[in-house]
Amino acid sequence: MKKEQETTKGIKEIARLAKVSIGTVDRVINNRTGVSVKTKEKVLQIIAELDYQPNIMARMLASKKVIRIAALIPAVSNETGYWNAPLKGINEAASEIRNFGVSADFYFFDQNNKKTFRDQCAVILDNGYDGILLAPMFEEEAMDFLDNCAKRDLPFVLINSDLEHQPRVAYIGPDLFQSGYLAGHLTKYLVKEAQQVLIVNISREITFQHHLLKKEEGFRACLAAHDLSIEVGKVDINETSYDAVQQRLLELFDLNKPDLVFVTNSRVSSVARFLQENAIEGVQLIGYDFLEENIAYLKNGTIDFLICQKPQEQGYRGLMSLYQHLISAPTVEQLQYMPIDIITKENYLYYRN
Amino acid sequence: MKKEQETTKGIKEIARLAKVSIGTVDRVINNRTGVSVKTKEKVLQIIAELDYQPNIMARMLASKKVIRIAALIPAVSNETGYWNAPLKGINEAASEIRNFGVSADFYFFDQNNKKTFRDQCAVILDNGYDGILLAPMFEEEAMDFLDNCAKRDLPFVLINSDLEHQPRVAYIGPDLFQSGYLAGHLTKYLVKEAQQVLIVNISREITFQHHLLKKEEGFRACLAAHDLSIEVGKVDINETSYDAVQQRLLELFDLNKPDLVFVTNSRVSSVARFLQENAIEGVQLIGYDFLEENIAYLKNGTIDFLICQKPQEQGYRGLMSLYQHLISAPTVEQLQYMPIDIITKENYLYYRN
DNA sequence: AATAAGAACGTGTACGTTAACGAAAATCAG
DNA sequence: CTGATTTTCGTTAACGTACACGTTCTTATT
Repeated sequence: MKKEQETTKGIKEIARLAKVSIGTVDRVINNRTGVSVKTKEKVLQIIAELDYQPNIMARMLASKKVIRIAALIPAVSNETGYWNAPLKGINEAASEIRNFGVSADFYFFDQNNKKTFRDQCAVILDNGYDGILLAPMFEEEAMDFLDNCAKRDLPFVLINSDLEHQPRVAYIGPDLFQSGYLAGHLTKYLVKEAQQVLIVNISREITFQHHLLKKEEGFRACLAAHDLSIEVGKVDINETSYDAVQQRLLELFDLNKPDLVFVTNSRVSSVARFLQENAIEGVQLIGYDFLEENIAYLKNGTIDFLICQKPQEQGYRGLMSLYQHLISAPTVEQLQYMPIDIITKENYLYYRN
Repeated sequence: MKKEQETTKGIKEIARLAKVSIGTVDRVINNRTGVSVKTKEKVLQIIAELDYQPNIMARMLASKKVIRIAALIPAVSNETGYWNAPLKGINEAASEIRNFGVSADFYFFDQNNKKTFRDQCAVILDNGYDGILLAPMFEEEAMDFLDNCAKRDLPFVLINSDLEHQPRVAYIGPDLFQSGYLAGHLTKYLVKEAQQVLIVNISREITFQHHLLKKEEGFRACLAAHDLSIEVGKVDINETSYDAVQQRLLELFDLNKPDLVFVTNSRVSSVARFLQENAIEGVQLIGYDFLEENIAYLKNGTIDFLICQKPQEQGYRGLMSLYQHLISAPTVEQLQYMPIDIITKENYLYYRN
């Protein structure tokens, strides 16, 4: 439609109009020192008038430095393969933008060991990155780290779980409350009135509770909102080994067998194994994440529903958002909630993380 | 890990090693004329040895020409808003790569009018684009068009439905057979033995049959594979207006009321309306696409399942794949099947196209 | 053998930006 | 008011590639 700007707008066009040199224009654009307030204002005005957008390609070419991004996520443990998916997503994004002067380094920490997290944080801060992609599993430690980042003007993107009051560039991941709410929704679908429901949190570090609690909240909120007379119990299991889970559940089930169990994370396979090995029937099971071990139980009917939130896409979008921000693209959506997918026996074959 | 190549590999490093000028290297890289076989081979060898990757940013900068892409998709009609989603996806991708010297123009055709399709094709061919993004709804016409593209070395990407024997850069969209197969899967879940199932194809142009038939095939294949004694009927409705649909269905239902209806495209809302207005109960309904009109019926229980395949992502990835190809990025996945999502009353709130 | 024609190759400038280097102007100390 | 700083600004060489133009070299024609 429009045919204006034949005079190839750019830094030198700005210079011409402002009657200064391109050097000066460059200084105000990258707000470096050494330009008087008066001329700075003048240049800024011209820039605004022209709606000037810097040519990113020329920029990358000239400043031969590459953008360095550090990704800090949990290591793929033998306990759960969950983090394979985000890892893959980040890698995919990284290879797509490698040509554009971006390099991404991975740092892994042990989900059961805060110290590894802290150590990696220190290393990252020492290594002079331009941006951070982070899964803030340990809330307190993450806050510390992010404070440090903020002090150094280091932009960061959060994935998988959010820290709402941090000045993050973006959060990409589940809306935990809604996710639990949906589980509640499904529960209403599966249980009748006056039946019993058990919420199970399995996690070593109490800090996880932040993550799990939000889901629990949503779950309870949904059930409460429709005031069915459903009894809701709850158990926290601080040991992730199967034996520990089994023992704890045996005690509980002896006292009182629930009609439905809601496991607030991907450890649902432990509960499934428990149900299967002890030949407990008539207990419905809802849990999280598209993992091999979970799918097996979904297939044989022990698990009824898995809730999944595109872990791979979280990684992909996480890195991409950070990149977009770093090249000062106009805007990055600050809150990118992933869809809440329901996986069942019927459609798991067609799901893609 | 590696610390080699401090000598900034690039066109001039190649020139140095091959003892020629950068001009010559440039000629062989862009295989222009004017270089002897002997030196060409020598240069190519050096290029291979260095594993030289051209600097895309420098390339775009130097050749100030922008990559021009034409997208040809159906217009958003008042009959169905489906194509809003791919359109949005394409736009999203376009704005992400606008900074990198890419411009995308849209061309729309009327789904009920082959001529509009042909006309737009002609216009596109005349306008000298560098790549085409196409929804090949009209099989025959699309083939013609794509033959012409191939003749001009115009790369193209197909979305939404595939033409398998065309030399497309990529296809991004549903695996239609699998999609129908899943519908069959769900059907088995919903109907009992000896019940009746009706397949409904609603579409004006017979050429669509290509698209719809594949789904039907998959559907039948699934039912056949598990030899339940389910009776499968079928009806083709060539008129998309509600009145036409109603009339045809009335006739059919008078003779024989099916227990489940499978509509092979997004027109499922017409059938839902029919069922509702005529107060027909006990008929399950499966159809396609996350559209407002469909969701309404999903919500009130008239439609049981909607199958959806990320139309927006199809657009996004379609444009991105084409772009990646045009800047001669290493590889583009040639077949990108979208996941087959199942939307129900329980999770539609959380679905994202 | 002289010349034209064309193939093969080199040179130089441009793309829009960054950043280092100085020159000019303004400010300050005495 | 002079000299020394400091602030402000202009100039210029890159970055890696594309492309127009010029030059040299080869071959064919007369």
